[in-house]
Amino acid sequence: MIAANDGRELPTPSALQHTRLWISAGLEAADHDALFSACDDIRAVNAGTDLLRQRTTTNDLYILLEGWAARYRLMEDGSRHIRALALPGDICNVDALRFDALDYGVMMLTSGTVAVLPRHRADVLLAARPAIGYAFWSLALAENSILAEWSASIGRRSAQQRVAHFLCELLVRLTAIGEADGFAFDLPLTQEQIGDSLGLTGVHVNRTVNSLRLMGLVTVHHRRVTIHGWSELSALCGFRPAYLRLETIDEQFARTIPLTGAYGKTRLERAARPAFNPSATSAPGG
Amino acid sequence: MIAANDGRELPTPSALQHTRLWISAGLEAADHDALFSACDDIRAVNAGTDLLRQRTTTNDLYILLEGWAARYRLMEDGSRHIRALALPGDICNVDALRFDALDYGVMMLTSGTVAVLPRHRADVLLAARPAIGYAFWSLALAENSILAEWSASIGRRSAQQRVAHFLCELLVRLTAIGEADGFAFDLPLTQEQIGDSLGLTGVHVNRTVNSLRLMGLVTVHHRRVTIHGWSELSALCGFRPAYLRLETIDEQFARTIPLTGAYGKTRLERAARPAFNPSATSAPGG
DNA sequence: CGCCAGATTGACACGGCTCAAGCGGTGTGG
DNA sequence: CCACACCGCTTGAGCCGTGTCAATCTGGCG
Repeated sequence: MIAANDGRELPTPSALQHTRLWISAGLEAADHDALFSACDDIRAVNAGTDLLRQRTTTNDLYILLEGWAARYRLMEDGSRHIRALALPGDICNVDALRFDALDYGVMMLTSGTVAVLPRHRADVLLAARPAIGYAFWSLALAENSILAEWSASIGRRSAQQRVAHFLCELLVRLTAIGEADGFAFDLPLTQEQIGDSLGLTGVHVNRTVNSLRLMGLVTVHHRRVTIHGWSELSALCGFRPAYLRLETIDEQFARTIPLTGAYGKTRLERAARPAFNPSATSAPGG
Repeated sequence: MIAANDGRELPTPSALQHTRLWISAGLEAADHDALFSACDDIRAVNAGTDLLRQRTTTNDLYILLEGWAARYRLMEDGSRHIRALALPGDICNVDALRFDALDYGVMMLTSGTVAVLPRHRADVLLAARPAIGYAFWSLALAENSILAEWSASIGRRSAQQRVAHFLCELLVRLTAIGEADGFAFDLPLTQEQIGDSLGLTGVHVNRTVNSLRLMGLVTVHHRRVTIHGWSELSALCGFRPAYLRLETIDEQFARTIPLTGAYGKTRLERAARPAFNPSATSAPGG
């Protein structure tokens, strides 16, 4: 971190250079300075802190620089759903670019650092520096894609597949930002929080992780995950990382994780279930 | 529809003036002309047509002018998940603004009309006409919000609540674009497709709809839904329309649907389950 | 040492799935 | 105008994956 002219600590460009925010748009040092100069505040936050509360309003974007955050929704019956995990370089609430009413909350899962960017300054910034606009909107769309995959996972995969897919996703995302250690990484969520992310109960997450362990695919100890059978694990859940929209940094981890191993392995094509719409194989334009 | 100078049929501004695309940004006639002049094609499509296929690539945005479309994902085991329904004024694949690889497909559920906008022209258009940029990105964020609500619904609500919530959402969205008839609307999905949207099987959707009918809340006949007990139905599933991000056109349907009736009714606050993070009630910054 | 959050395990209940049969409406061809 | 086929809706029986509830265990921390 370096000091801004008003005394605030600014992150160095190198601190973010491996994050999605940076790499997706090829931001330069000038963009970096413009972005963080526009921020109201760059602050350290403790684990457990609520950055934003559901059913409040905000005009600030929270850019996560260090640590993990969860976007969550409290349901009417008191249960909880975690709709997204934010890692360094993600924006906790991109939709603040347009909407101020929050139908979700954001909490820190670990201690970390966030930059707070007021919307009115964000608007100016995105107009003045197209690369930043490009990066922000790319983030929004990538998040959309991840959300959609989670939704499909919850709706159509078994508990075992969901957990496996969750772990595969995190390994790839963490590798992309340089926070994985080979096939191992720290996962700072309780089993109940994992369950809230996957539409399961904490108890069932426990049993499911145990079943993956018995298969020799994964071990978890003290919130540290190690994947022993990457190709089996990714094949088990049909993990295909395209939805993460990390193509721009593919090279960086393609050397580390044999991603291609998961491609094309899992098309089981149940004969009993016909293709989506077999009668409409003609080109659009009917 | 009116004819463009190259003979293509262009939609009249009035045909779209009630859609989200238009109202969210207050587009003007000049924006309208610029948008549709930039389109490669405006074409009629039949029900069942696949506009886009999963695992292909495209550089075109499909703007839905008339009819319903579904964004869907085929899973590895042959099952299907419908991740979003597009109604007139929605964009079938906003993420084509950045990404060309499709991890989903888009199919028409009814016959309709789509405008095809190549990305390179979209880029120019969004830069040249900020109101259109504003509208497109608002659509992307609103879609994100809806997706998140679906995801929470699938993960944390019962089948009955999911179906109820689905019907509530559609009534509000259709009312907003003038396609509902009081508390009745046409729902051009098979029960299996509804199940694919909600993470259920078609068979169970059938039983669930039947249970709502027995409660006197809903009737369905020949793909036409009538909601008889709006306040009970919306309270049953905790429906709160904020996530639809329709605030700019709230007035239009607040007169028709007593939306406020659903607010605050369903906070059951299970005593057995404490608040998300009771220990962290301090303001961010800790 | 005592406390507490989280992980683990067991017993049991139940919601939603599977498989299967029958029904009804609609379109098509004779 | 009828016969037939097809697709989607409806209903039943039985199963199984996941939830619920509760007890116990573990490790970290004051």
